Amino acid sequence: MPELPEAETIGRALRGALTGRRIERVEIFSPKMRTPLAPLLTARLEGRRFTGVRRRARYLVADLDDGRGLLMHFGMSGVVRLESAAVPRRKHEHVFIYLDDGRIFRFECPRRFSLLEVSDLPLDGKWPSGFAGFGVEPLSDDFCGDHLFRASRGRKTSVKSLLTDNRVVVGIGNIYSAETLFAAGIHPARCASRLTRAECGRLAECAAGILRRAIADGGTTVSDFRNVDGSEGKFALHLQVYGRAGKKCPVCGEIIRSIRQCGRSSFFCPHCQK
DNA sequence: AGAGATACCTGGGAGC
DNA sequence: TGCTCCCAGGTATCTC
Repeated sequence: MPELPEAETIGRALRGALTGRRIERVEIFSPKMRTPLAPLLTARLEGRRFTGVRRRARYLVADLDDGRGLLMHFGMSGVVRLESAAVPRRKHEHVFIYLDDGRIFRFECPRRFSLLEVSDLPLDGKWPSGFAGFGVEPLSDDFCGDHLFRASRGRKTSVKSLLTDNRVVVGIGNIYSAETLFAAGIHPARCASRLTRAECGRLAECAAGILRRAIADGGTTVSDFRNVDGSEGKFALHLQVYGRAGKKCPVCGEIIRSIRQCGRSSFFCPHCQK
C-alpha cells in the first residue's frame, strides 16, 4: 500500500529507466480504474519521449517532451514493472507502454484504485492545479514541529488523523503514522489540539527519520508493494507496531493493541504511548 | 466549515 | 470442499 517511501522508491527507479526513452506503442487491456483509462492516454503518449520523473505527495509525474505529464498514483495495490514482452501478461496488468529499448512499462492494479492519465494541458515542469491543496512534503525543511503545532491548534480530531491529513503533511498513511506515533511515544487517539510544542517537534523528527530509513530500505512490502524490478521493500522487517496486534511491544513487552480510527486500523503500545 | 462516514475495488483469510 | 463474510486502505464525495 504505497505511501511516500514506496512512491519515492518507484519514482527513483522510473527516473533512471524512463528518462530519454521514446514511447513506441500503448496498449490498454482494461480501462476500468479510479478514473477510466481514456483512449486519450494512447493518443497523447505514442511517439512522445520521457524527459524526467518527479514526485509530489504520493503522485509521480513522468514529464513528456511536449510539456505534458503522465500522472501516476498507485492507490492501494498499484505496481509498475519494467519487463520484456517475453513475460506473459498478468491477470491485473491493465496497461502496457512499449519503450524504444525493448522494455515494457507494465501497470498492474488488482484493486483498481490507481490513477494513470496524461495531463490535459502542458505542465512544463509545474504540478497539476489540483495539487495546490497539498500540505508540506515531510522530508522538506517546511516540515517541523512548529508546522505541526500550528496545524494542530483548534483541531478536535486525533493526532493519527492529523498525521494522515494530506492538507497538513503529504505521503503519511496508515503504516508510517503508526510507526511515527510509536517512535514519538504518543497515543494515536490523543486530541491533536492538546499536543505540546515539544511533542509536535518529536513527531516531525520521528516521521522524517522513519520515512528516510524506509526510503533507504526501498519501502515497506506488506503484501502488494514491489519495486519496478519485482524486489520487495525491506522496511517491513523494521516495523515495530504496524500489523502486530496481539504481539509483544519490542521495547517493553506489553501486548500491542489495535483500534479503529476513521474506519482504519491503528496499532499502538498502551504502555509506551500516552 | 470541519469532522466523520461511506463508496470504490478485489484477493485472501477466517469461520462454518 | 465450498460458501459467505469481512478486512485491507487512499481518495473523492457525501452527510451531519
